[in-house]
Amino acid sequence: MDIEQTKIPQATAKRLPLYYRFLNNLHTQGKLRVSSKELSDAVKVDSATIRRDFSYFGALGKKGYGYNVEYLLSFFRKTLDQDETTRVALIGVGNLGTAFLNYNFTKNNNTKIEIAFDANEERIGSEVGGVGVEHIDDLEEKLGDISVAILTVPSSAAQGIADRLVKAGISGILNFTPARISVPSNVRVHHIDLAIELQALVYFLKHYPLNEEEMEEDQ
Amino acid sequence: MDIEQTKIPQATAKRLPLYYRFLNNLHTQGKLRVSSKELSDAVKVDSATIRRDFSYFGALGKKGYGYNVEYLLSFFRKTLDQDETTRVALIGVGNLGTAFLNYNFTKNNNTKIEIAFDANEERIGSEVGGVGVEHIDDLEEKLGDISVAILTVPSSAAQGIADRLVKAGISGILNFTPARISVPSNVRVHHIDLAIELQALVYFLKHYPLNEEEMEEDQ
DNA sequence: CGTTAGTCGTTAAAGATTTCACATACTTCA
DNA sequence: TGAAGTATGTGAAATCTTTAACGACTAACG
Repeated sequence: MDIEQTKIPQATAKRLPLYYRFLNNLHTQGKLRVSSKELSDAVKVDSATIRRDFSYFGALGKKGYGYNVEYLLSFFRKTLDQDETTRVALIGVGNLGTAFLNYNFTKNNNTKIEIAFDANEERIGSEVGGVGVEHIDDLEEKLGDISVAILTVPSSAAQGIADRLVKAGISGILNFTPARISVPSNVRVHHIDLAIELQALVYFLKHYPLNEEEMEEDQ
Repeated sequence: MDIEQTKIPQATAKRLPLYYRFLNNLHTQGKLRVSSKELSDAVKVDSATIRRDFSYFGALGKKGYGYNVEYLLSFFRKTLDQDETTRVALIGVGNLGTAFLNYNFTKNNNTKIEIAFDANEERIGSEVGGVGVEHIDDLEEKLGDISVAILTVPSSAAQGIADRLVKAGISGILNFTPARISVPSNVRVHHIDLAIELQALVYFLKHYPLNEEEMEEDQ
């Protein structure tokens, strides 16, 4: 498995899950074929960009026809490893953590939150969104071989927890705290900073007025 | 006010709130000066990129010295319009919406959620995180001149609500639903798609292994 | 079967962003 | 005051990403 070694550009890689989801939608709706133009309208990505993205994986479509939804979907399912579920841990069962636990990722997705940790005694032992909550003290013991963690703790605790996650063998962290955590270079961290996203939107509104001609999409 | 018309690159603009927050931290800690290298360690952005970013606003630092924290902070405060608070509405008081309402944006930030809307009768009239919850039916009536909305409704409702927000005169939407909403070209939408972020992280972990030499940061 | 309309895959160009590397100028300290 | 050390601001190069444009091929239909 894997002569797919002509490294896909990062920008493309980030769009793959988006494509996958919409292909799923189309498939559910019973659509058999789709053009880059149609897909473009749905996901708000330029159609040339979509064709270019797909082309990194070879010739997936047919000229004059478009793409076969079923085929494309099954191709991306393999590419995105949708067949095997990735097990995820969530640290910090506050408001945001709870939101994640109640969000049914597994539905369109290869990821499943299997365990949650919190420091608040009152939450330990309970279930939130069907996921058991363990005490943070038991992190190392109960993490097992889970390799991805969602970090939704107070930012003051972020670096400390991250260090423990790294020691426990985590490979990737989705960090929702405002803290920019430091990790060894073999661990990948993606930051999603909600306050910053909001501020950035406000900044763009003030300083990058959209006129009638422009049509902008986000990050 | 605004001869700052040499358009700042978007990539730079997105980092400004991040810089601002860390400068605030430094200032609180009583630091008087900071170098691009130090800032780089803190925010995980290459120091040359930081210097380049700052340079778009003119010469803010001093050679051989670095940047004066106080000065830089007050400069960015003006640039990011931190003096005037931007009023924000939140639509959809579910788990994620509640998380936002309990998140104290105003603290380091020029934004304040002033009103929330929901369709669930049980929530109407209550306060969440100090913000009153109104019925979604009263959206147009009670939105007033608020120009930014956070959308945390079920994705099936996203487009419909977005249409109403646009009609009510909104300028920007921070969309947390998986739906890619369509809006007129004079309305700005930023999408934050939590499931996709998680999937993308998983994809990067499998296909872009970090070795000892590389050090990656996300956007 | 031939013609028209449609759509891909790709080359090439343009645009955006990051990074290198260094001249320049400030700071510090003896 | 002068020498050594530091860190900026930026020109130039490198890298990454998007977009335009079009040749080649397919589908569909009369």
